[in-house]
Amino acid sequence: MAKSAGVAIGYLSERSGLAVSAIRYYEAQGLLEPWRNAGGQRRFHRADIRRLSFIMIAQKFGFSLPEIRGFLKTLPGGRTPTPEDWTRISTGFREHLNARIETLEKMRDNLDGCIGCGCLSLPKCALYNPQDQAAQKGKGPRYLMGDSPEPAAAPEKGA
Amino acid sequence: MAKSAGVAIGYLSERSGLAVSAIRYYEAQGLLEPWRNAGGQRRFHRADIRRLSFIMIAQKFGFSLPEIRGFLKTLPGGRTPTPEDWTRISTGFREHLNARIETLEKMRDNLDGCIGCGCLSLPKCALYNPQDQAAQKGKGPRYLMGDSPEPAAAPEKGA
DNA sequence: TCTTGAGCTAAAGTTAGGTTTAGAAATTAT
DNA sequence: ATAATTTCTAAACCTAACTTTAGCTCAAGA
Repeated sequence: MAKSAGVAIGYLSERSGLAVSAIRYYEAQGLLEPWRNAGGQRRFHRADIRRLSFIMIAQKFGFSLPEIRGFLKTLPGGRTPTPEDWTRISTGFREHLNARIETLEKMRDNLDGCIGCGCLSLPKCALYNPQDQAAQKGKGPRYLMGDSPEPAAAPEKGA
Repeated sequence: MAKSAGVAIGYLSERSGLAVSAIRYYEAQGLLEPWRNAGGQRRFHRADIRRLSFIMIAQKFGFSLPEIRGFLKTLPGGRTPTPEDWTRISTGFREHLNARIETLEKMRDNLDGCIGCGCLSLPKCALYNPQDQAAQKGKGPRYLMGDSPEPAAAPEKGA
C-alpha cells in the first residue's frame, strides 16, 4: 500500500463534523501530521477520520489535547487507533471515568452530611476534600464559613 | 445593629484564602456589594466571609459565577446565606450533582459496550449520546470512526 | 513625619480550545 | 478560459475566571 493521494481538509471536516479550523488547530497541537501536496495544501490519510473521532471521544471523557496527544503517541509508528489499541486505551478511559464518578460521589456524601446541619462551618464539607480539580490555587490555608484559627480578635479596620 | 465599620478586603482575603484580586473580581460580577469608606477603600460585612465561602463551594459543585449570583439573589434582602438558606440551596446542589453523576455513569455504560467490540464505529458510544456539555457544536451529522452514509465512494482529491 | 504596607483603577495578560478575518493562491467546475 | 470554491497563513478575537502590571493614594505604626 503506497501512500495514496490523500484527502483534503474539507473532506475530513465533512466526515467528522469538525470545523476546518479545528482540524488545523489539532495539527498545530501535534495531534495530526498531514503532508502537503504540490500546491502546499494539506493532505490527510483517510484513516485520520478515525483519529479525529478518537480525539472527540477522548475529549468527551475529559482529556485535554496534550493528554490525547500522549495517547496517540503510544500507538506504534504513530498509527491511527486499531481495535486493539482502542480496547487498551478505553480501559484507561474507564478508570479515569470511575475516578471522576468517585470524586463526585464523595462530594455528594459530604454534602449530605452538611445539608441538615446548617452549621455553615462545614468541617466535613466538600471544600475540605480538595481532590477535585478546581481548588487550592491560592497558597494559604482557607478558613471557611467563618471558621477561625484565632479566638475572637476583631481587626475592624476602616472608616 | 447599625452598619459597623466593616472589614477591609485584605481581611476577607486572609480569612477566605481567596486572592484580593479575586474578591474584587467577584464584586465586578455582582456577587458582593461592599461600600466605600471616606478614603475610597472597600469595606465589607464580616458576614461576607460566608458569602465568599458559599461562592467557593458552589463553584466546586460546578456552577458558574452568573449562576451563583442567581442563588445569592434568591436570598431575601440580599443577605448572606443563613443555615436555612443553605439547607434549601444545598438540596438543589445535590440534584445538580446527581445529574452529573448520572451522565458520567451513562458514559461508562456506553464505554463498557464498546471496550470489547473494537468496531471503532461506536454506534452505541458516548459520542452518540450528547447529553454531556461539550459536544454538538458543529451542525452536520457526525460520521464517526470511519462510519459512512455513502457506500464506498472515494473522493480522492489531491496532489 | 516618614515609611511601609495595603488598597485603588484600568488595562493587559493568562489558559484552553478553538473561531474569525483578510488577503492571496490553489483547485475545481462550467 | 473563467468563475466559483477551497485552501493557505498569520494574527486577532472569543469565553471564563482570574492574575499581573503600572502608577498612584490611603492608612497605620514608630
